[in-house]
Amino acid sequence: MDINDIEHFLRLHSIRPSHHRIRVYQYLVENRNHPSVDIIYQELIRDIPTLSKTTLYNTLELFLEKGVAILITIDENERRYDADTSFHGHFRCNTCGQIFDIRLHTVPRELESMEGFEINESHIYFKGLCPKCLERGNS
Amino acid sequence: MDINDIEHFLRLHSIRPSHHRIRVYQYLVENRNHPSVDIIYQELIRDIPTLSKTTLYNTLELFLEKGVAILITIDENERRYDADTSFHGHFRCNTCGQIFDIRLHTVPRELESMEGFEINESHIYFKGLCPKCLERGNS
DNA sequence: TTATTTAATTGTAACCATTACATACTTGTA
DNA sequence: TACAAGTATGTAATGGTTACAATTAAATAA
Ligand SMILES: [Mn+2]
Ligand SMILES: [Mn+2]
Ligand SMILES: [Zn+2]
Ligand SMILES: [Zn+2]
Repeated sequence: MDINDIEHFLRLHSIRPSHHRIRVYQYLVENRNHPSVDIIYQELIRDIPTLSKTTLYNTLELFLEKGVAILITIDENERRYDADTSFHGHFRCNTCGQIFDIRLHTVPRELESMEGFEINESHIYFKGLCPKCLERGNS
Repeated sequence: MDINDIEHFLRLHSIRPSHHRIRVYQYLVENRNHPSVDIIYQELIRDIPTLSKTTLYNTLELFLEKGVAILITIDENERRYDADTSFHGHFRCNTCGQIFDIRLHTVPRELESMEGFEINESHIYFKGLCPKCLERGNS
């Protein structure tokens, strides 16, 4: 995704495209690894030595509000972010910690027991072992 | 659930039934409100003035290991616990913070895209507004 | 029962992700 | 350029969780 496209995209979602915001969003779209704040920080600080973590928290919170990213709470200890806002599930490997996207074919329509609720977010999380860690464990 | 039943139940899951463990498990089965550590603490401290939070953390961690409770991470800030270990979803109201059980009729079998993964846990979370808060907001 | 061993509990301090806030800097606009 | 509004920064505070050494309780053996 080109810088100008990102700038345009952010403007479309009424986010003023400051340099830092552009870089954070760019990181999120180019790295679909569901990074934590610290991971984003460690990556970006190499290019932007003045970057502050508070800026990251502010920026990511803004992204959530404006709906250009979602928050993933599959990890008990830290928040993770995803620029893919389409409905999909996640799998976390308990050994390597990696988080995988899970394409869901059947959207859960459990509305039978949810009459009267207004649903704004849906999350599906799986936890276990990923293929690589499984293989490594069996050897 | 009777104290003796709880004691027996814990023993069955190779958990030594100390006084505190019994009380914590009893609280979980009698209060299906998915409490945080602090909520359990505030309730139990009234009867057990010497109770320590570290004991709660130790006990709850043990319950998770032994499989008599599950951890719910629907809340970004604190962990919540549930003695109902059967597969079911949860809904959190963004206004009042209450967490509701959602009975799921269709167990997600998304295994098509999950060939080679070993799944140990599945969680389904919804967030939005509960009926009461919706009604209050509309008036 | 008592003595002995083992496990559970406690209190304190440390840890670490997140938040609050005041200051400094940038950007857009006139 | 000057001004106002919006952004970013650094530091300190907050709050849930964890580490750990000391104390107490429970289980077992004598
Ligand atoms: Mn994803
Ligand atoms: Mn539940
Ligand atoms: Zn793995
Ligand atoms: Zn509510």
